[in-house]
Amino acid sequence: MSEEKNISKSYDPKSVEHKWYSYWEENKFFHADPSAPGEPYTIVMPPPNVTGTLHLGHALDNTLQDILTRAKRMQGYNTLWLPGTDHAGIATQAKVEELLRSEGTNKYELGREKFLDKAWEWKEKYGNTITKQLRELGTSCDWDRERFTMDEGCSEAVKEVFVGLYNKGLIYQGHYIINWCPKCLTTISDIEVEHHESEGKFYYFKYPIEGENECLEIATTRPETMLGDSGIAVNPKDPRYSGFIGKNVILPLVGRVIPIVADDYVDMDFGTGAVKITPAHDPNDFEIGKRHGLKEIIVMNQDASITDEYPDYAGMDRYQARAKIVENMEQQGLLLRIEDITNNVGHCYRCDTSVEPFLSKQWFVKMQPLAEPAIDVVKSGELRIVPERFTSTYLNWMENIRDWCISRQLWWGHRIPVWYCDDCNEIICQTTDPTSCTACDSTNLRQDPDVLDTWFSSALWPFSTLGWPKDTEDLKRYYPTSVLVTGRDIIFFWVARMIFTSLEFMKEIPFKDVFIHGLVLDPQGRKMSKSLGNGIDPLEIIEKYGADSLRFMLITGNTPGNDLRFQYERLDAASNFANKIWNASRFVMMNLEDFEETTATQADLADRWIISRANQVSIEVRELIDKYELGEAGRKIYEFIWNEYCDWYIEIAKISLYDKENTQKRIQTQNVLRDVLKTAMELLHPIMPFITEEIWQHLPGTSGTIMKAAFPEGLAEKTDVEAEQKMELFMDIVRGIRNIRSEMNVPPGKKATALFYTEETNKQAIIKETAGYLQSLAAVEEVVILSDKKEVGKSASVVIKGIEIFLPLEELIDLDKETQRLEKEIKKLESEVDRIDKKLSNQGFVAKAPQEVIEKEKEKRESYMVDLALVRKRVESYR
RNA sequence: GGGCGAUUAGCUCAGCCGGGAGAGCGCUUGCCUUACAAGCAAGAUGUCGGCGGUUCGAUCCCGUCAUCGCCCA
Repeated sequence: MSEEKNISKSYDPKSVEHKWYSYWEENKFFHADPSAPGEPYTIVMPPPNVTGTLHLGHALDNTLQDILTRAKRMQGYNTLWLPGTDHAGIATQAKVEELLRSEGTNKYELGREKFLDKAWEWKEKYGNTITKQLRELGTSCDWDRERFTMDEGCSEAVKEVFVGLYNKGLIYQGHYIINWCPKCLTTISDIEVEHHESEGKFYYFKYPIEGENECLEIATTRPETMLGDSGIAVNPKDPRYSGFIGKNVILPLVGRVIPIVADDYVDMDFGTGAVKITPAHDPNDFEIGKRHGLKEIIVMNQDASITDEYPDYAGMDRYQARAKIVENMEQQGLLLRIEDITNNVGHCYRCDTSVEPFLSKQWFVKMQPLAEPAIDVVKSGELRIVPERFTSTYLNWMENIRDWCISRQLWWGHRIPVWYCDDCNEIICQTTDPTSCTACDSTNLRQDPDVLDTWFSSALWPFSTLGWPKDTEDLKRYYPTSVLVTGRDIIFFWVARMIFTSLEFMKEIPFKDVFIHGLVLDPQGRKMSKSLGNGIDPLEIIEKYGADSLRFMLITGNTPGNDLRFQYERLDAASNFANKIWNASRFVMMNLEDFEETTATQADLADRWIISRANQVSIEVRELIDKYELGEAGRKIYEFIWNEYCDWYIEIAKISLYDKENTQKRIQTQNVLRDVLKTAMELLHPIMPFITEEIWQHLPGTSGTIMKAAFPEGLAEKTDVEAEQKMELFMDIVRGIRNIRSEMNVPPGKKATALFYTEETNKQAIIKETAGYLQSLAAVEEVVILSDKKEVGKSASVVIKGIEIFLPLEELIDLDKETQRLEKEIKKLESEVDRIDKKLSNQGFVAKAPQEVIEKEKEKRESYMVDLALVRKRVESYR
């Protein structure tokens, strides 16, 4: 920048961002060294799906992590941000299957081995898309430590954990109703089911009672499951049915004889009060069936078509079968009526197909014993969730947790480390592949065909990525991690599971804080989704606006934990900010050509003020970052740079910069300009890493990278109260004069003499001290401090904190207009005084409010009264 | 049915310990002032969702209702 005379007047992010990222990465500035000093600060990145592409949710999540990481690194912590990707079982397998389809084949033709080869090929080819995209965002993670949930180390960890839990009896295999996705052809866990309301029908059927001429009325939303009915349940307290309990009904269409049982679960007020029970296709029915020993009859295949057991419906899918069954019931006169109903139907979170409850043998994790410690660490505050309100979400879920179904009927994933002996039926669970049966030495062993839920491996992420089960340097140095940053949508999926697995295997919490953020919504406030087609591609945004602007927009747009509406206006604001910084820096650089380092203490009022402000802002930014109030930190820095450094300090600096006579003062100003800009860039660097590096590199007296510069300290004792107070008064005066000029339509080119009258000598001194600034910033020709007000001729006036200011602009003054203006001011002051008078005359206020509040009000009143009297006198003089 | 969040300027949102309501964009007026017109300066704009309560004092704390959104059952 300094070497070029004609630097672009506007900031072009494209020309700087790539350059600096390569520089950082090639120089290993992101790399963490466990042997280096410094208190550790660790973040493990929530691993994005290896098959995915970057979306705005990732952009937000990783921006937040990068801000924390960069800030802590600059603060001297031994900082590790560990990146990686997730193998995303269902999603990846679906993509590979799609590829096979396009090649005219399928996984069954290929076989398991070859399919997996293909999947790995796919992973190698597309798996780094998202990590490349993350680099565009500026993420300072340690790429040398990048991990993958299915790499060797993570796979070791998975086996170790599975076997560990199995041996402790915390993993078991059982026949239960699970959620089956007929499209993905696998089970999914309870939380992978999304419920949405949909329009459905309530069908009322008659089921004939065996040996009698009577029928029971049954209502159901799913007629197709009646093929698997093995009982009817009524509430024991229901008088309508008390006589039927113990009798049987003959299941229509099937002819099966099934019992009528009594069960408290049945809601008497819902439907007819008599419920058909299909234990193999409904979780509640399953429980009732167990209690009454009812048969579990599976009527559907894996793709949710009807099995061959029912020839009239065999091969039909669920919905065809439903229609046909209703039709047949109607033909037999057994359909009573159909009602419209809205019900909650579970859908697969991956493919949105309605989930089919299915009776199946699966692997489960017993949650109760694992949940307890995970509840305790959060309740005790050892592990903190930010914002706090998510604590109750977490606890509520943990306290009502159900066992976790972890087996998946997929090929892509961690194979369950369990073998069955075909000869003696022994079950072998171990971390290494057995060659023979541990019980009978047979070699007829079959490994369980299923793989584990992807989240099972994600649950180990904070320690598996650091080397566990090996006792590595990294694990010792960087575990437990400092904070986990993630979206509120995966608290259950991921956060909760990491907590209990870490407590079980590491005997320690995985992270001290969990920092939860909201979702990024589209400009209309809707969730972005593929089906709506309202997604916004962060890469396009970066291309157009730069990563810095995107980052700034993402973090200043909201408050922690709340959703963020994506808005182009805010993006424009962010990129205007970048441009503002660019131009301020351009100005500074243009005036630092003859820069000389100095520590000479000739700081004048403006110098002292801006240094004090920079110091104060540094204190606040540090505190805000520690409280995870990153947006507030961003806004603070924005205001400081724009409204203080640019609007006031640079404008004042011009006076001494352009005064070639006073070299000492010029050098002093140059030093402050440089120092404060440097501080501002350092404060802003975690949020906007690229532009700050670009500018910082060009400032005289810097070397290396801003990434490793010390984060501005900020010391309370460096606050210069006097300078800040004086500058406040000066700025008020300038605003007052500018206001008069604007309202009187004084042409900008026309300078005026400003006459000041006050009896307070300290204020006179401030006016004298700031006279030079006033001339420049308020377009004042000459500053005159009056000893006697009589000298004032026809002029416009304003009163600022007891100081009367006159602008004798004879030819421009319209007395009527001036009177009006002053009367408006009088009204304003009167209403302020009134408000305070009301307060002060309130006995309760005077008796109970803190003394300092009362004092403050009194002082304010005093000040307003002085101004009011002066303005009034002024108006009178016109009459 | 239970829980959480939101409701503040025309729009999108801030407002940390209860003590005179803010920003960005938009709007009005004047300026191409040698860093920036993506800018500068000056301005206008609010029943802080409704109703109660606590308090000397409530946008802020409590209760309640309404609307919208999310999560869980």
